Amino acid sequence: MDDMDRRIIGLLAEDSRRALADIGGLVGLAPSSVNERIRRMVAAGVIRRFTVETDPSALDLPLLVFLRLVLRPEADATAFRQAIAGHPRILECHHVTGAWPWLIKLRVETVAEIEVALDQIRASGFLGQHETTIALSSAVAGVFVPATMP
Amino acid sequence: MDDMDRRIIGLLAEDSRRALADIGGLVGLAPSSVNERIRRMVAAGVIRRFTVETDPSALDLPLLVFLRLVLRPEADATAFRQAIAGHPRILECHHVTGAWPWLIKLRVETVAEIEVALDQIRASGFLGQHETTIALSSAVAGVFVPATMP
DNA sequence: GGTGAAATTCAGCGAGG
DNA sequence: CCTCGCTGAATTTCACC
Repeated sequence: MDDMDRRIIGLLAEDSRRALADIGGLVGLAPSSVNERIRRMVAAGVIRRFTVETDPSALDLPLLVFLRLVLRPEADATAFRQAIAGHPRILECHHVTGAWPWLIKLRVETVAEIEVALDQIRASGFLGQHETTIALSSAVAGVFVPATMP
Repeated sequence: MDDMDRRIIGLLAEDSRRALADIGGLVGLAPSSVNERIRRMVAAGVIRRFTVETDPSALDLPLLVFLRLVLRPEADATAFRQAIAGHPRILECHHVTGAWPWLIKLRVETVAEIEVALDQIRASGFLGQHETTIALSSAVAGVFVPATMP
């Protein structure tokens, strides 16, 4: 991971379909060297996958929602993690500092779906107090990659 | 945007370097038809870009931080949006419902950098009360795409 | 919209410097 | 790490359905 690798990653982040010769021309390397660096970064796990950024609204997920919640005292955090893993609407779920130990980021189509998601989380039996926040607009929107179907 | 488009996007999200012939074989279309659909989705803005998901720790950004803040009463929200747009560490910034109208997601290398980012936001003159939350671990990590250099 | 075939471009590989 | 050549495979375009 030297500076050359970082420049290559920056270019791939902009457009991962760019030809190796183009990238090489921009960073000052031969195409084969660029290819080898990319291959190494994929093997090392620095690059996890080549993917697409999409418009969430075009995929019928216009609503961005954050849930902050506490688990019930008897809940097992490991079981909770497994219960929410793979949920198609949950983009992120972090264990965080502060009074609300869990922060979940969702994308849904309608407000009704927020309640559906909450009920699904509740169904795991771990849900304690919770708080729902809806994004009105985004100054920096973040990258949306659609969920991969199972 | 029919169901065929959605399947193609799902496959591209998994691996955007997959050959058109592979995708066509999985969804039941000729490679040229898949190519045409992708071209249309890019033109329509459904697909924003082809990119790479990376390991944030490998890029020296192991710390995930959320800031919740209120602007000073006299602050101009539009100016605030511009002030934080393009900040290399700010992954997301949303105007949200609730007592803390702004939610910012950051990735940084060290805790010291959290303070640096806060000072930079404060420098815009809009910062009122704020609250910092640090992610301890992630049950669903979310997709990290490195910032594109200007 | 979709197809199949042609034309072009690209990735992938090995040898040599 | 670069160049060169090569080969197979992929993208891209086009006329046609």
